[in-house]
Amino acid sequence: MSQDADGIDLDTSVGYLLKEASSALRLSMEEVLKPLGMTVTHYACLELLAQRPGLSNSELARRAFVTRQSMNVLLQALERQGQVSRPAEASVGRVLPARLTPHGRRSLDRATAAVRGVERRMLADLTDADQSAALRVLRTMVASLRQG
Amino acid sequence: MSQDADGIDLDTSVGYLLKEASSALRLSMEEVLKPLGMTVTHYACLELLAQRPGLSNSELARRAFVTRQSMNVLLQALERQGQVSRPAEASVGRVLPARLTPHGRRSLDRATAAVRGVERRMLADLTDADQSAALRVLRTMVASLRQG
DNA sequence: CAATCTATGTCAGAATCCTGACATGAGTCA
DNA sequence: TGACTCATGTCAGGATTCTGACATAGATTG
Repeated sequence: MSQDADGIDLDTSVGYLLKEASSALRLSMEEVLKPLGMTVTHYACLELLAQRPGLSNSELARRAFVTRQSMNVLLQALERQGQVSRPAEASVGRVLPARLTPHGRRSLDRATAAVRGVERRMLADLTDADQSAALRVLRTMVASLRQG
Repeated sequence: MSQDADGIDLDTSVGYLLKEASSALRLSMEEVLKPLGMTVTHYACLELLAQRPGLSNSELARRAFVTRQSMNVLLQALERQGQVSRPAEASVGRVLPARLTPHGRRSLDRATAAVRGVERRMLADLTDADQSAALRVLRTMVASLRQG
C-alpha cells in the first residue's frame, strides 16, 4: 500500500486531485459561458485585457496557458467581432498591444458575473482561512514546479 | 479594487491559480514523460489500470478526464503495442475490462518513477500539514463544483 | 560596431480531441 | 412481457490546438 513499492495512489495524490479540481472547474465554467457564446480561453483573454490593457498576443497566451498561435487566432476573431482592437502596426518592436472595446467590455461583464458565480460555489464550503491556505499552497507548488 | 465593482482579480483568484498550478504540473509531467515516449493521458491510463485492473474504457476515460472516444483510440494503440489487453468480446453487457500486460507494467514502472519525482518537487516546500490541507481543500472544491 | 541571442507576429501542416450519431445490452417500471 | 431509460463501444466528421518554421526587431555581448 505504500507509495514506494506500488505506483502513485491516485486517491491521495495532490497531483491527481489538482487535475480533478481543475477539470471540474473548467467544466463548470464552460457550462455557464456556453449560453453566452464564449469559451474559457475567450473569457480569460477579455479578463486579462481588462486588468492589463495593452497586453501583447504573446503575453496573453502565456497568462491564458495556451500557445501564442492559438491566442492569435482567437484575437483575430475577437477583432472581427469588435470586442478587441489592435493597432495596424507596431510603434515599437513587433508588439501589438491589444485593448478591449466597449463592446468587448460589455461581453466581459456578463461573463464575469457568470464566472464569479462558479467561483463562489466552488469556495462555498471553505473558510477564509482555507482560501488563504489554498492560495499560499498553490503559489508554492507553482514556484517549485517552475524551478525545475 | 473590490471584486464586486471590477472583474475577478486574477492574482488572488483561487480558480486562476488552480489552472496555473495544473498547467505547470502538466508541463512538468510532459517534460519527464516525453523521453519515455509517453503522454500524460497515456501514463494516467496505465496507472489507473495498475490500481484498478479490469476498468472499462468509459471508466478510464472518466478518471483520466477525457472522452471515451479519446481513451478508446489510446487503448487501441496500447493494445497494438502490447501494453494493455482486452478480451475480444464482452462476457457481460458491452463492457470490455482492460488489463495491464507485463510489458505495460514495465513501462508504467519507469513512468511512475519519473512522475513521482515531479510530484516530490512540487511538494518540496510544503509541510505535511500543508499537504493534508491541500487534499482536504481540493476535495471540498471538487464536491462543491459537482453539486451544481 | 558586428554578431549573436532572444522574443514577437504570423503562416502552413499535422496531430489531437471533441461533438454527433448509431447499434447493442442491461436495468427499471408499469 | 414490453416500453423506456441509461450506459457502453465504436465510427465518421469537424473543430481546436499544437508543432515547426520563417522574417523581423530589439537586446546583449564580444
